[in-house]
Amino acid sequence: MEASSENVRSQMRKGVLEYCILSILNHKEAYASNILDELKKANMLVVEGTLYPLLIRQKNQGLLTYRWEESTQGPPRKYYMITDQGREQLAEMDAAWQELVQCIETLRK
Amino acid sequence: MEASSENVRSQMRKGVLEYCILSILNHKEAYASNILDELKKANMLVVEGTLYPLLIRQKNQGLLTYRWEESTQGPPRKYYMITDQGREQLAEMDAAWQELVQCIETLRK
DNA sequence: TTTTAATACCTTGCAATACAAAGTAGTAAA
DNA sequence: TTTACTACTTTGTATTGCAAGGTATTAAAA
Repeated sequence: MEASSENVRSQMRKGVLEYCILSILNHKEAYASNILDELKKANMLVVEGTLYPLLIRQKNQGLLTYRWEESTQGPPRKYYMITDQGREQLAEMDAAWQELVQCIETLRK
Repeated sequence: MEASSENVRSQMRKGVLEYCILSILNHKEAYASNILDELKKANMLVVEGTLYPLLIRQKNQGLLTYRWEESTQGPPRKYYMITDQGREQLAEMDAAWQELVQCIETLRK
């Protein structure tokens, strides 16, 4: 894929990544690699340097919590879980997303 | 609407505004106020300070051109038109948007 | 004539975001 | 003890959206 096309996609991702993270963690707790895998499966490519600060931001906002868990494969992992406040935010984002989809549909008529 | 909710929407708008502008100008040429009206009709609130730099950026990228036109109602207006390159970009953005919608659908299953 | 209002375009400074790149650290195998 | 793998973190940069304020033209009101 050419560079400009990737840039278009990167710009469009802005603002929906937080929505994606909350969506994923709404199903089950996960650590960073799990989340990256889920995003990859959904065809949403994200890199570590984007994800980690985002998880920390959402944790600081009270949308997520985490617990450490030992791993037999390497260093301990930070498993993130969504909070009640995170679920409220997710509902808010569902509404915002639906509105945005509607906006674009109107403009693309 | 509460502040946090507006912030969610503002963040999601990032990256799709350029798409909206090209969509609007794909139908007919327009000057800034026309475009703001169209966006408002589609429930996408944008302010002048956002729109003007964006139009200039897209013009500099070769996606738009403009011509001046006298007005009986005040100062002359800059009417923007989409270029062939702009239409190519619009097609690219259509694809990117459809992919993004599909991504979110997958994650929100 | 001068002032005011309306319209239109533009700029500046700030905050938030995504990303590339590099860094830190634990575990296990060579 | 060195290397490879995994995992988490930080730094610097570019882009974007927005609030706020500024410039300029025209026409109507004082």
